[in-house]
Amino acid sequence: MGPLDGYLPYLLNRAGSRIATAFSEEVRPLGATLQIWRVLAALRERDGCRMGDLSKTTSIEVSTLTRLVDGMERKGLVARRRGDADARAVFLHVTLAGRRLTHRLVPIAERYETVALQGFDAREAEMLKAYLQRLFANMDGLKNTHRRRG
Amino acid sequence: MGPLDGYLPYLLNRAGSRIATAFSEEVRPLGATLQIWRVLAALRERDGCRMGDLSKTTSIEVSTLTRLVDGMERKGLVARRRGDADARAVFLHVTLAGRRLTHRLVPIAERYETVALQGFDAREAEMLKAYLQRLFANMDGLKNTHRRRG
DNA sequence: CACCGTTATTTGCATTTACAAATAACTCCA
DNA sequence: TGGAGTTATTTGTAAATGCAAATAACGGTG
Repeated sequence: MGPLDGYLPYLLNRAGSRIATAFSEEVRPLGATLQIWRVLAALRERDGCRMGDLSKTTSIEVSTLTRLVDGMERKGLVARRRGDADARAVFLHVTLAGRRLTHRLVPIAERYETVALQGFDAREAEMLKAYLQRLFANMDGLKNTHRRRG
Repeated sequence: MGPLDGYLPYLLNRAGSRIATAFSEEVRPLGATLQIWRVLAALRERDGCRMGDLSKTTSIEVSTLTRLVDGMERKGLVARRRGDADARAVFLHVTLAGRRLTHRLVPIAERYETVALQGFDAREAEMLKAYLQRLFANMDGLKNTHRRRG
C-alpha cells in the first residue's frame, strides 16, 4: 500500500470508476448507458426539470447533456418542452418508454448499492454517505474560486 | 433531499467529479491534465511500471492510456522502454521534466485533499478512506462476473 | 523447432466529451 | 420602446474515450 492509497481523490475515483464501468457493462444489453441512467434517475426524482438543473444534479456538462438528450429523445425516452413563461428554458419529461426503461434499471441500481455496501452495517453505510455529502459540500463551497478571483 | 441523495453511486460520482473538474481547471495553466497527474502520481509511487499495471492503478482504460502516454512522451514527461525479459511489456519511466512537473502538482493535490476534508477530524478522515477501500474491494470482488458467466 | 492458445500493447473507428462561440430570450432601465 | 447586459441552451470543433480487432511476443507441447 503506497501513498496513493491514502490519497482521497484517488480512492474516490477508483471506487467510482469501478462501479461505473461495472454498471455500464451490465445495462448495455438493455440499450442503456450510465449517463442515460443518470438522466432518468434525476427525472425520476423530479420530472420536467430544465437542462441546467439536470446538468447540476447529474454532474454532466450542459453541452454534453444537450447531445445526450438528443439521443434519448431520438430513442423516445424523453421529450423536450420549451418553457412558456421563459422561452429560453427547456423542460425535460420522461415518456412512457422512458419510464419502462427506468423500471428495468432501478433494480439493477439497487443491487449495485447493495453490493457496494456489502459488509457495511446500517450505521457505517449512513456514515459513509454523510461523509460524501460533507465532502461534496466542501468542494461545492469553493466552486469557481479559481476563475473568479483572476 | 430526494432519494438520489441516499444513493451511494450518485454521491460518489458527484463528489468525485466535483473534485475532478476543479483540479483539472487548476492544473491546466501548468500544461497538465487530471489524467496526466494520475499517471505521474502512479509513477511517483512506482516508476517503471508497465502499461497494464498503470491502467489498473489509474483506472484508465489501456487503449486510452496508450494514447495518453503518447502525448506525455511527446511532451517529454515520460519515456517508454521495451522489456528485455518480456518484449511484449512496456515499462514507463518518468523523465526529469516529468519529475519537475510532478513536484509542481503535488502541492496542488495536497491542497485538494485538505480542502475536500475540511471539517473532518483525523479519525473521520481515516474512516472515510477505509470505507472507500472496502467499497472498492467489494466491487473488485465481482469484477468480470457479468461477462465470464456467459 | 513449429504450432496453438494466451498475454501485452497498440491501432481503427465511431462515439462521447468539453471548451468556446453562437443563438435566443429574458430583465432592467433610460 | 429600445438597447445593454445577463441567462439558458445549442452548435462548432478538436480532443478524449472505449470497444473490438490487429499486432507482437510469450509459454508450453507435439
